[in-house]
Amino acid sequence: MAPSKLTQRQLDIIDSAIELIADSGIQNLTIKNLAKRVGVTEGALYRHFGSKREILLAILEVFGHSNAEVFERIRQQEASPLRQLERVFLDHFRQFESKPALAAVIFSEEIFQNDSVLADTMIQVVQKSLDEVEKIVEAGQKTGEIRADVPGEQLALVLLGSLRFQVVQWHLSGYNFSLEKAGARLWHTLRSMVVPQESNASSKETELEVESL
Amino acid sequence: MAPSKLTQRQLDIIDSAIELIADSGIQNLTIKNLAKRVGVTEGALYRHFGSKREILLAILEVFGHSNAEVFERIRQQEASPLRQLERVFLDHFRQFESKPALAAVIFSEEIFQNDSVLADTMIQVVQKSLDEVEKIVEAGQKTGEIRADVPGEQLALVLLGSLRFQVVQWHLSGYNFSLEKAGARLWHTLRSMVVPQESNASSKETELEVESL
Amino acid sequence: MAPSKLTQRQLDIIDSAIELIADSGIQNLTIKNLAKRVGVTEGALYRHFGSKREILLAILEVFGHSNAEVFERIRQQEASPLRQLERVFLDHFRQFESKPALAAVIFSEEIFQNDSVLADTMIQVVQKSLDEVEKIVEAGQKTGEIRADVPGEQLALVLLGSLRFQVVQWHLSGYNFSLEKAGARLWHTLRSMVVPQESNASSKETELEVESL
Amino acid sequence: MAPSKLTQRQLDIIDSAIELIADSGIQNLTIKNLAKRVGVTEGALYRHFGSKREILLAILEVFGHSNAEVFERIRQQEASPLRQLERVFLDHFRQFESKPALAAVIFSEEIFQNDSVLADTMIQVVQKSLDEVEKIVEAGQKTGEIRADVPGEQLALVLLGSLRFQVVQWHLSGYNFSLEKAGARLWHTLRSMVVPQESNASSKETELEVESL
DNA sequence: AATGAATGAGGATTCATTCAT
DNA sequence: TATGAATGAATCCTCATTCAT
Repeated sequence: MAPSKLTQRQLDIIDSAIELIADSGIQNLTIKNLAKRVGVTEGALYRHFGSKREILLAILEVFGHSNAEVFERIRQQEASPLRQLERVFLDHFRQFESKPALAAVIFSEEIFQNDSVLADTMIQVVQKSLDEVEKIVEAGQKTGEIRADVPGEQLALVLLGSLRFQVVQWHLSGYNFSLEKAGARLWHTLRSMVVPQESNASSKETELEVESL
Repeated sequence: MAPSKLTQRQLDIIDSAIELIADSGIQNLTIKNLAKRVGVTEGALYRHFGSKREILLAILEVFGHSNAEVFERIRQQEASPLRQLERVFLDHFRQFESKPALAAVIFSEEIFQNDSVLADTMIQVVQKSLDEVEKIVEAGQKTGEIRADVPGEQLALVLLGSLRFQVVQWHLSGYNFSLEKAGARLWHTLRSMVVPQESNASSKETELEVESL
Repeated sequence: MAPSKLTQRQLDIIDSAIELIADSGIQNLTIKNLAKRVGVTEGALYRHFGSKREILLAILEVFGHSNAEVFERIRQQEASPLRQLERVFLDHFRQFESKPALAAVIFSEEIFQNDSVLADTMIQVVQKSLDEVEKIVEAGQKTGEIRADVPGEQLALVLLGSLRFQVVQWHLSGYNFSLEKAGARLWHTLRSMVVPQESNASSKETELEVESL
Repeated sequence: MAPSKLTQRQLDIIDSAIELIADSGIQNLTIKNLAKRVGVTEGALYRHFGSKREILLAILEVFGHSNAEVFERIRQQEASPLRQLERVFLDHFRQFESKPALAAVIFSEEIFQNDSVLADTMIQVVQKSLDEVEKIVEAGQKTGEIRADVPGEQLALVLLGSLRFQVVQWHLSGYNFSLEKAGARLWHTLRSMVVPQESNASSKETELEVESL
């Protein structure tokens, strides 16, 4: 998952690949289709990637990297854990909305099963996100912003699970609603669920505004 | 999704198909592999299903049916909404644990994208579960067992999203932990999140025991 | 080509087979389709015919028989050769129009190539018609009704070739014109071409009426 | 039917395809057989044609083109309509004799039925020839070289019908006689049938010689 | 870097035929 | 007589990959 240096051509190819996945699923990510989309011959792709597997791996890396970026950006803002969590949510949704293709990778988990390296990479990507969320949650639990009666790891699971399911719904619907809006609503719900019980009653002051990009 | 009458042979084939998916993903669900597993020739399968598509459709029906059964069973028990919700969770997990193959279908969502009928069926299956959960949640909100400060539909999303993600984790891990135990823990977490805030403090008396089948 | 005794069931099958050919070409004459049309199982067909080849052979026999009938009927009417020729034409067209399926056999010549027995049978059927026409023509040449400056065998070729081509046209058009009418016109043309030259000028008296059945 | 530009490889493939048809009928024109004959893998063919259908279409185009060429060549020679007609006949026969494979396409009409585009193309090819012959005939009727007591369209039907039937006979016989010779004889017959009646008596001077290539 | 042609394996599906019941 | 299930070979077509140019 180390962001191996990729040439511009390689990035082009991965972009096209992700688009292809978004358009019609990973089943349509064939070398032929990919070459057509990139605008080169099939053989040409093999100048840039040793195999289709490597392309898939690169996609996964891009996906993981893009995920990691969200967390990185947030860590740099000195905000309260709860606000950080909010950002994680809203940024993820914003990112998916602006690049639906990336969301499609979530659906492609299955394809990565066959190959153990791919599978491991996929697991790591998911685990990385879980860990990041868990860290923020636990920080919030320490500050008292987040309920502490439940293990942070569990909260992370609930949060990410909800996020992913919302994205799945959006994808299955054919992108026919605003993911950002739905995401904001979902966060609103989750916020009141992860916050300590007392704080919900008088949450007016801590209410976080949902910004539109 | 109506449980069309299937012959024994058709059931055999679907069972084998689901096993195959569980073993190595839907990508490995080829007619050849399926025939081999069933123990017949490829051509023989076509006496029982008109096409691979029909087999996939049947799998989806079985999956939906199996999901629906969980809800049906629960509706028949006269239990409080919260207890019903618990059962939904635990039964789903138990079902997946006892038949991991079925869990794999969740990962195969992608395959169903290409065909609009399959995609619709898949969406319906998911939506059906969401609706069922939402109904229970709203009943609970009326009785006061479940927090009413959040739309039932949102709670359903969180609940099912968490459930699905847990199953995904289990699957990605290679089934190397007990889904039922993890599911019980997850339910414990979710329970305290969906319950009205006051009731968490003194929840001892309403604590539901997790039964192992 | 001897009209082997066929059971009723065999006749049913052949009828269905010919219909199938008419509907969608001999390529669609598969055992499966045929069985479906007859209303039995595929296996059942093998009670009545040893193989598909035998069915094809029987079709050819029926076709030849039906052709022969036309000639037989005509031979029994004591008419002048020219009138007989006319009857050959009009009866053939009428027969095809009333059973377009039979016409389709002409297009299936190709299928019979692969098998030498089938090919021979086909050749015989065609040759039989040619011979019959030739005989009539030669009779007409003797009586002076038909031009004698051209070998009868050649006239037969021209006559049958025209007939067949007209049927082909009709078939290719999707049967969208009246074969009988077109046939009558064609005969009118051919008549004036095969008649001795002098007789065309004052042909009023020998003009044959085209009867509609 | 426009002579789309074909690569050399495509022409090779079509040639092989036509040969295959000539050898053993269109039923034997399978991708596997074709690939074998061309000397490549089955898959390789798909780099040159998108589908078997396209190959069939190309064959039809070649056939139509080859037919059209005959007429084109003739139109450029400033000859009398009757002579032109003669050339149409003799050239067609010569062409078929020198490339029997092409003649086999006539037998394959049936295969083209299933696909409406193919069927239409086939019809057009046939119609084109009919039209061309008709045009020549009508020109001859104007000059008085050809009998005018019969519609040109009917004469065209008789002429082409005879031609085709002769080719069929030749094909069915296993090419065991000289098509050119038989064709010349047939033309001789047809000539005296399409010529005005008086001119047959003293036709010595207009007698056209049959050239052997 | 890129092309264009090819390969070999495998994809779903259809075929005529067989056979136990 | 007929069924229903099965077979084995063949159908067209697609795949990832290779390689000479």
